[in-house]
Amino acid sequence: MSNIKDIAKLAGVSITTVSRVLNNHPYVKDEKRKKVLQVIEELNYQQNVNAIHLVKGKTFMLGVILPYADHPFFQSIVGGIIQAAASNKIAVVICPTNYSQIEELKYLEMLKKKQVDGIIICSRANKWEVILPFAEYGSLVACELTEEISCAYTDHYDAFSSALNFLIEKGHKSIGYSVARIDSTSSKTRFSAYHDVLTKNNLPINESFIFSDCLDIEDGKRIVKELIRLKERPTALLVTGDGVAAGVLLQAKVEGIHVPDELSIIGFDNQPFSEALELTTIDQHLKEIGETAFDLFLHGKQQKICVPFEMVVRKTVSKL
Amino acid sequence: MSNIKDIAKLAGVSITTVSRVLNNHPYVKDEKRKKVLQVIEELNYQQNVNAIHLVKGKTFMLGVILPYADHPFFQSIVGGIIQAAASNKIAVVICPTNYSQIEELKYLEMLKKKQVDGIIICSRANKWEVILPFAEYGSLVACELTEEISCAYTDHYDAFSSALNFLIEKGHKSIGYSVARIDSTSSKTRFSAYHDVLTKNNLPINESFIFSDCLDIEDGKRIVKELIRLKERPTALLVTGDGVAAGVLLQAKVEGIHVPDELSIIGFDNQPFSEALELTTIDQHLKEIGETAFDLFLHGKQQKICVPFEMVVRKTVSKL
DNA sequence: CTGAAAGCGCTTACAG
DNA sequence: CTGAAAGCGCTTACAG
Repeated sequence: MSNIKDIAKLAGVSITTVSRVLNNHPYVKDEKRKKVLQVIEELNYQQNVNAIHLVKGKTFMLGVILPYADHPFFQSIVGGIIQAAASNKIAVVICPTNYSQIEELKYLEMLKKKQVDGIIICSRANKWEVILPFAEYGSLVACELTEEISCAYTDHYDAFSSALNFLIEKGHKSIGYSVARIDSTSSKTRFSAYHDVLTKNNLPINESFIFSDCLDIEDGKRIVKELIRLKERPTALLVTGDGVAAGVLLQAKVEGIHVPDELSIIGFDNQPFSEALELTTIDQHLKEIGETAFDLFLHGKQQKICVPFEMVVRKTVSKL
Repeated sequence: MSNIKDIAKLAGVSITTVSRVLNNHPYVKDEKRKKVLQVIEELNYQQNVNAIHLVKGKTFMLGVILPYADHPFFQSIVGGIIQAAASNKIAVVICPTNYSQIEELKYLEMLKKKQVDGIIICSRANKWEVILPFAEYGSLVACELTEEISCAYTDHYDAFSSALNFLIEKGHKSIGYSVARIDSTSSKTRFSAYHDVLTKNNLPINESFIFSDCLDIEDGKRIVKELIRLKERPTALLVTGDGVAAGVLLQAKVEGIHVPDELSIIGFDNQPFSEALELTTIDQHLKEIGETAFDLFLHGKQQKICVPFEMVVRKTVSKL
């Protein structure tokens, strides 16, 4: 590959001038500009971005930290980020941690190494106190509500309460739910909502109705298998995500449990296939969360933006 | 941020020595190594990767070209690529083209700009003749069968023929199908298979049974809406992907068409939710295609690897 | 085992 | 409008 020096020599100008035409600076005599452009064309020249990145201290790249690159929940957020990034000429590199703190830390180091200008954290393995120091080296944005940095988030308390109230209004008194990691911030928030809403309605809280580590269709099946062993069963389930809900639906059919007559289900995320499953679900507008997070990164605004959720009522909840 | 010079000064050695300990070279006196390591620790130093990339002419980054970042088909392939890349310390940047030739070209230029070491092309907008010249600047891998470069692919002719034969064995004589872009290579291949298998079985080819531009659930609904207008209808449909199939299922229910009794359906991709839909589908092992493509990139092997598909029989095909 | 020096390919004051 | 020179932060022969 030819470099800026080759161009300069062949065009009979200095590399400064070449750089100027490359960057569309004014004050280059038209004649020289044309000559330079012509040589660039002839040599099929392209700038080496690594040199530019080094000199500018910026890369126009953005890292996205998430646990699983192949989970629909994160794919939806990432979809929003990537689309927004593409229209702003920012390259996105996907950083799957599998919730390993070590891996996550390595990705955060990309900031110090000047590999990326910023990082959007979709979900994290480390505590904020270990993540925050990295904000010094670039822009950090979260997809959960947090004191410390900019974020685009769902109000999980509100969303979960709404779903709960929806079920209670339908006459359900015995409600279970599932979460992913039991000790995650959002799981704790959900438990608060669960506790508060049930207490307010004088409904008993049954811890055996809470299922953890539920991420995908197989976990959904497991929920139903565990459910049928219970002496007392919930009449409704608030499920982590639509993938899990699909598993619940599937296994319920296997076990001869009729949905929604014997078991009502509300999912989360409103994935495209949920419509085909006729699943009642809470749409958190994940794509919009991604787009908003990107915007926060791009403009370096210090803001906390709550993205509204939406209840999508279909056919998996019955009136008792 | 401190740089290698600072470290050298504080440790009382040359930058060469610092570079040596940074890169785990032998031949550094233990005492100096320790001192350097200590200063690095103190200053919380990290190498600037842009300088390294510049000097080495490599970035350990990989671009992935695809039309839509939010389509399950591509997400599955990308999932495989990212996972394989992560365990090999390669960063992946996602490049959504929306099938714009211009955009695709810009992404290919990343190779010339030394931004990435290679590119995996999941699906392309440009002709091979415009893409191939870029192979000079880095490693190019395709996810479709192609003469010119390494590839990990599905034998679409075989897969499509198998599905067709499966339906014919069940007694279907009137079979339709859908594709995404009508003039894509794989669509042409599918038409060949369709033509050949039907002809071999003395079955008529009905062009009005071919639906194009089918990508998602909405397109699936459209298929059914178009279907019911036909004087003569197919008894079975081979659908582009499971998302489209979900739409067909949904709209069939709306129109009161019973699946599979009145309409048999075979999807493609075996997405996680397909199980919940009880959809008969062809699993192309997309994740494996992604992993294989990555392997081809990493090892720079010049190979064409056919990834086997698999028919997953569930409940959307009836025996006539 | 160690370091001075050249080089990777750019950008950007600065001086004219 | 133009160019020489310094600098971005590294690696790597080369010489010792």
